[in-house]
Amino acid sequence: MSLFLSSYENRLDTKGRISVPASFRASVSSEKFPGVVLYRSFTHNCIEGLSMSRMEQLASATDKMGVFDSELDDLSAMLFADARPLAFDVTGRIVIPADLLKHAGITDKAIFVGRGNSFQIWNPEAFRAAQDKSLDNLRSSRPNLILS
Amino acid sequence: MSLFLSSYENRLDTKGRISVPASFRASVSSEKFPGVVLYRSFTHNCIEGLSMSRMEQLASATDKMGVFDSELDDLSAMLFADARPLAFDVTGRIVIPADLLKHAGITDKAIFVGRGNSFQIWNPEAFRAAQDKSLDNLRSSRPNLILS
DNA sequence: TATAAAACCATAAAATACCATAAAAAGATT
DNA sequence: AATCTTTTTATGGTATTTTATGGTTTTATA
Repeated sequence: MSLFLSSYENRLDTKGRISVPASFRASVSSEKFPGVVLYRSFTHNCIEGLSMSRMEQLASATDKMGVFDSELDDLSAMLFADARPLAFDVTGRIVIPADLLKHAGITDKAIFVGRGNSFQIWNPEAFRAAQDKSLDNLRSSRPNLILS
Repeated sequence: MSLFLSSYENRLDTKGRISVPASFRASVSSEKFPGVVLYRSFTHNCIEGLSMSRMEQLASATDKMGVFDSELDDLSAMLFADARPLAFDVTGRIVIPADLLKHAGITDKAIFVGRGNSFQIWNPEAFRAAQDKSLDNLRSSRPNLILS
């Protein structure tokens, strides 16, 4: 699976359909399941997105941790219970469930945001506000990112 | 991946296309993705450039850090959301997105500047001004470069 | 049978592939 | 060392494809 990169703002039609960006579709094109898995973000007012294979990867990761790690158990319980597999239609669109849209405050427009091995879906204005905040945080904390 | 070295000034056409210097293309020629990844520099008015493999390296680094590291969250939010994968066309050109050009103040000419494991793209005049300033700083501070 | 969900069809705009050529660099030949 | 030849690189313009988006029809479901 190739990375989810960049951001793409698309619009929802009257039926709630929205195009998944072509580049994101390409990222999962080699997978068995022709679509994505969405769930409510635990930390932000946005929707988290993954490929099905990454979901399976998470499942085996929780397996390795053992059944007696209660925190991880809670986390994975939330995750798997909440996860919605959504297949692309012929033109590459999905219908995002109403409760997810509500959680992210999305009405007529949404922005798909690359996060490397995953992606997010935001209300465009909310996303830009969050980005500005992230940039402020970064500038004040001056983290050392070693790229080499 | 071999290093990005030297500087090359090329011109943009009306469609925003520009030739990536042949030597930079050679630097990524052994990669799966035939192109480069660009994003807005956080610190300068220029565009940063990387190979896709370096981007993947970053993605796996963020994976290892875990999901609840907020500082890393801010950083990867900025980086992956902003990163543009750009494939070369048959003649070795890319089209630089308009917002990146704007951020770097690039109109008709741009200079590709080698930075070892990465590179930058600048407005030629802005780059020369920045170089002069860097030289001044170096002369006054006389830093020790340890090569060993 | 009413209603929601899925499949199907159409199209403008944007992105990308294709073709042609000028300029530059590298290599070969006196 | 200077000239000629070949190859690579940069650049310009046009044609084709892909993508996002809207609407309609058919199929499943309560």
